[in-house]
Amino acid sequence: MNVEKAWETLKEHSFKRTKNREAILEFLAERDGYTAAMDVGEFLKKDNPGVSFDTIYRNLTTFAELDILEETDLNGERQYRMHCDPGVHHHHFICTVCGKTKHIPSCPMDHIAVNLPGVEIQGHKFEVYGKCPQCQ
Amino acid sequence: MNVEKAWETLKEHSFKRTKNREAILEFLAERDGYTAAMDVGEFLKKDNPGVSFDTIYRNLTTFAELDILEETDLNGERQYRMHCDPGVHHHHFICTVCGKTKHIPSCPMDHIAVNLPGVEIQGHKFEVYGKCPQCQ
DNA sequence: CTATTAATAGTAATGATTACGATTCACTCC
DNA sequence: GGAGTGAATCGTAATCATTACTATTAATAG
Repeated sequence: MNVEKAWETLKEHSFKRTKNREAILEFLAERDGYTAAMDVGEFLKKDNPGVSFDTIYRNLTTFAELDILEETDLNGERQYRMHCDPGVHHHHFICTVCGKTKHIPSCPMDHIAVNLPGVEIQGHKFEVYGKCPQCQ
Repeated sequence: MNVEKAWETLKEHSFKRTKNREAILEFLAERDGYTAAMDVGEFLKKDNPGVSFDTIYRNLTTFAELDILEETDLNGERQYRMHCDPGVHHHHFICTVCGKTKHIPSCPMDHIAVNLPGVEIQGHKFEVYGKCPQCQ
């Protein structure tokens, strides 16, 4: 997912093109890992010191719902990144220092006999944590 | 892990036997899934209405450090459960309604070729979410 | 250009968790 | 069993991330 595609999706859903949204998308497009909502906000303040929490969280949530961003909870904070390859299921290694990610192409649900009679499976989470080469 | 073993561990580390700790352990021993820290606190208040946050969180954190409890973050809340089988690595299905868990004996790290050259792996998280038979 | 409606700013409220000084209590040693 | 000592707790305030709300601003359609 890139900025252009993101705007296509937004237009399809009649979302307006605003400076804040442009800044969020451009910022996250540059990064190749997860970024905390608050850190996205910090970046927005450079161009727009008065940006409000409402704006930051509302847009990030909207983008995640539209599959423009991926979302995860990392030690109590909500973190976002550009959606890798929409429609293709995948997982991530996440650097606990810088948030940078690496793709893990396979999924445990395909490899493990998760034998759960009677339960209704709704989702799953698989993340590998550690330090990337740059952060060691 | 049961209450008795927990007390052995606590004694080994010179922790004192208090009413609050007894209540936490007995409460969690009865449950077979994850419980939010706040809900543990609610239970403590039945016997001890004035129990403080400090007491609740400090003890839960201590117990988790001693591997008496297992800990996870579930939609922004810290959740705890008795440690299943200390020393034996495992994962869980977690009911999103009641928090009840089911064991998943295998681990994705054994089955998936996580090909991550240069990274230092520190940990991983694998959880399956859904509704247990009782909550459907 | 104007209307209309979404988007935002500014700020207050919430909810979970952490922090801390003063007090109480569990355990040790006599 | 009773005093002494440090751990544990209480009561409460502070913090941090997130949510909520109202008045104002601005993006797009016509």
